[in-house]
Amino acid sequence: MANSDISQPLMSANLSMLAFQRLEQAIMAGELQPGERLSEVTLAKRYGISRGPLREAIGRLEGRNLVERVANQGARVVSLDEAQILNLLVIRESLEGMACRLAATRIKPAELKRLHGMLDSHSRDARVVSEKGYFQGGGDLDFHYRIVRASGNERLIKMLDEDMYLLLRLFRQRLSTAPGRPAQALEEHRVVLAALDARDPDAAEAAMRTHIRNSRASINHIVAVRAEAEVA
Amino acid sequence: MANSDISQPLMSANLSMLAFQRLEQAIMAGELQPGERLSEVTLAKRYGISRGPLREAIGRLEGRNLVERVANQGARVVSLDEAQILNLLVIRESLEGMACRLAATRIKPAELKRLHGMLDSHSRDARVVSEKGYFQGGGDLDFHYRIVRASGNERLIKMLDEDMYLLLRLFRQRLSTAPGRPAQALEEHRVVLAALDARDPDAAEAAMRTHIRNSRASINHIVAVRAEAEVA
DNA sequence: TAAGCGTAAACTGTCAACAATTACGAGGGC
DNA sequence: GCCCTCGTAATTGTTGACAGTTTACGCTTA
Repeated sequence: MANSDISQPLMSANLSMLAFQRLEQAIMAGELQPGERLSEVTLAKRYGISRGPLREAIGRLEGRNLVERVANQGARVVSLDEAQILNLLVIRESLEGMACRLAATRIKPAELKRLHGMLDSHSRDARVVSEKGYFQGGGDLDFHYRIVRASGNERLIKMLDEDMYLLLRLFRQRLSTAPGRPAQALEEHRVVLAALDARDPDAAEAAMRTHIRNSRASINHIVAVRAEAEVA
Repeated sequence: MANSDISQPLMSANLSMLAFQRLEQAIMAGELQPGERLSEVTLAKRYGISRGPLREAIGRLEGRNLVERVANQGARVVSLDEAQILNLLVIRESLEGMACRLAATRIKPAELKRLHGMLDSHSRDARVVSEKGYFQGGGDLDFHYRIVRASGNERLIKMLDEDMYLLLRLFRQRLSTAPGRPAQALEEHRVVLAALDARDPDAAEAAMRTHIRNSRASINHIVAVRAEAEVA
């Protein structure tokens, strides 16, 4: 996954950090499911630490929007409903559009070449051809991740990488793919990359925003259809 | 200030929340200056609580990006350099542009009326006329805050209100105002409001982004001039 | 049988003591 | 005189115990 970077300087040394990483991992792996309660004593016992560092780890997860806490009632893994996911995607359109704009002027030729290679590989990927799993497999987020990195805005990178993508990966099973969407997404990726090739900020932002907006519309459509089915 | 909302249901009940609020207040009031170290024992003694809740409060402040923590070395109030502030303003342009777009279709007539009143009052404000303090006084952020609220995207509101504006207020003394900028800013506000009146999402987003971009350019210019002066 | 009350168990919130790490300063060697 | 080393003090990290709150279960009663 794209996250296997060297950005984190192998930090640990303190138990709360280790617990934080373990918990994040557990949540992302589905070991702790959305809505599930996080019992302090249970988790502390499981990880072999006391409740102090564990509480701190949970607090940090709360800051990352991965858990929600209620006073005297404990913490639960976040469980976003469809409306919240759509809200999230609106923010993503905005932020990634800007990231792509910045990348248009700052991205290095070598990185452009790499993106071309990535899309070529995607087009040969069976998951795209078979119309499923392009998003689930992470190939989509990988492409976005690299462009975001090229924006050079450290805080923007952090917001998208550590908050946005984490939540999207967590709920990607809910972000089911409409038929034909993977192939179209790949095509939209090519438009984005062409704008980056041309070093055109306006076109780059527009292409990225269109891409994400289409993706959101696809999800929105599926949600609407599902809701209608439930009424019937 | 705009933050005196009812969103927080009078929560406290636990000391860590109280400590968090007190610390946030202290930082925003300049009682704890950027870069200053936060000693756990000192603060715990001052607030009459033990280090446990205080540590949690500091952790929460870290999540809000108001303090930075180094392992075994304590927490410090954040101290952003000019580049980081500019990075922040780029993100702000993106997010608020989107918020303004959403507000264009969702804002209620009563709220529009209120914004008109706000700008009229600003135009009579001596601080605008005297070319200083429009930003420092909070009048500028108030206008932005109300539009963001009208976007209806809860997460977007939270990001801007609880993270972005907090940091901008904290560093507003560094965001010095160029001569003539307040009057121009007020004029740009009118353009934004006109777009909202017209219920035109594209124009609304464009106007807001132009406004924030101009504001950023003004700051960037001041920073550049100051840097040049230091070399000489 | 169902609703209401009371008690007990489980959990989160809080604390003070202990351990580990870091920073500072004195002392000695080059 | 400068730099390195070692020891002490201060600070953060961690722990287990205690206090307060919530939840769940069982009992009583209509």
